[in-house]
Amino acid sequence: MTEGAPRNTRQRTAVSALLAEVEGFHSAQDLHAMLRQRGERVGLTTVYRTLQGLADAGEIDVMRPPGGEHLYRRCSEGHHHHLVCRRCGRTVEVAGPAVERWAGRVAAEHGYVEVSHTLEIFGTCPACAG
Amino acid sequence: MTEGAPRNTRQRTAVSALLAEVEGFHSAQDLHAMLRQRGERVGLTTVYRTLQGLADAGEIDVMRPPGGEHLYRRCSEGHHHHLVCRRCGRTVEVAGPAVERWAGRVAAEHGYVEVSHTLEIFGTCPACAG
DNA sequence: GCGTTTTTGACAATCATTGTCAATCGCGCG
DNA sequence: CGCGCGATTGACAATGATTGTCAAAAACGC
Repeated sequence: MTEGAPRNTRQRTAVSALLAEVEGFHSAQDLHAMLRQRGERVGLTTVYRTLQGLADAGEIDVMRPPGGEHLYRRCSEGHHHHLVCRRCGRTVEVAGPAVERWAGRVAAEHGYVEVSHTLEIFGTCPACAG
Repeated sequence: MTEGAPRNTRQRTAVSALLAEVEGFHSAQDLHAMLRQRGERVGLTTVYRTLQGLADAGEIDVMRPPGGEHLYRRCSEGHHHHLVCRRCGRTVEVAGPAVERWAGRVAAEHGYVEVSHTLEIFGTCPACAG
C-alpha cells in the first residue's frame, strides 16, 4: 500500500519519449511546446506533473539555474553532477566520488544525518570561449 | 563612469544593520517584515533592490532552496559553502579547498574557462534528529 | 541653501508554477 | 467483452515571489 505504480498513459509516454530524444536541459514550457508541434495533445499542467513524477522517481535530473525556471534533462543513471556552459548550455556529466565523500564527512563531523547535496559547475565551454 | 558608489541612505543602513544582527538565512519578505516591526519604514521593493545590491557586491550570500524563495544571509568573507538543516534551518559554514580544486580541475579537463560553482549540503542536524 | 541625480516606494505587471474539479481514460474484475 | 471505480487529465483560476514603472523625496557636491 505504500506504492502505486503510475498508469501507462499516452501523455506520460509522449513526455518520456520526447525526453529520450532531445539533448540538454529544457524547461517544462519548452517541452510542452515541442509536444504541441509534434501534434501531441498534452496539457501544460500534465507536463509539469509528469516531469515532477519522473524527477521524484529519479529518472530525470532537475536544475535550477539563476533565472528562475526549472530545467529538466534525461541523464545517465547514478549520482552525478553537471558542468554547464553559461553561454550555450552545453552540458557535461561529471562524477566526483571524492566530493561525495567529502560532503558526507563534513556533514558527519557536525552531526548531520540524512545528507544530500547539490552541486553545479558553471563555465564557458571551449567553443564559446574560442 | 565605471563605478557608482551607492548612496548612503537610511534604508540601506537599516537593511545592513538588520543583516548584521540576525542569524541564519532569511527571505526578502521576512527581512522586510522585521524592519516594519522595528518601526523602520522601508518599502518591499527597496529591500529587494538593496539585497540584490549587497549580493552583487559579495557582502551577503544568496541561497535558492527548493521551494522557490531566495534566502539571504550575512556570511563570513571568502568563498565557502553551507551545511543546512532541512528541518530547522541551522546553518554551518564549511570551506572545502579540495572541492574548489576538484571543480576547477574537472572544468579545465573539459576546456571550460571562467569557472564558478554552487554547492549546498542538506541534512538533519543533531538537535532535530535527536 | 540649491540643483542635479540617485533612490525610494506604492502599485501594477509578469510569469512560472500549483491548485481545482469535472470529464475522461486505463485497467482489472465479473 | 463490457462495467465501474479510481487515477489521470487539462482548461482555467489562483498563487506568490520577483521585477518594472514613474513621480516624489532624499542625498551629495558646490
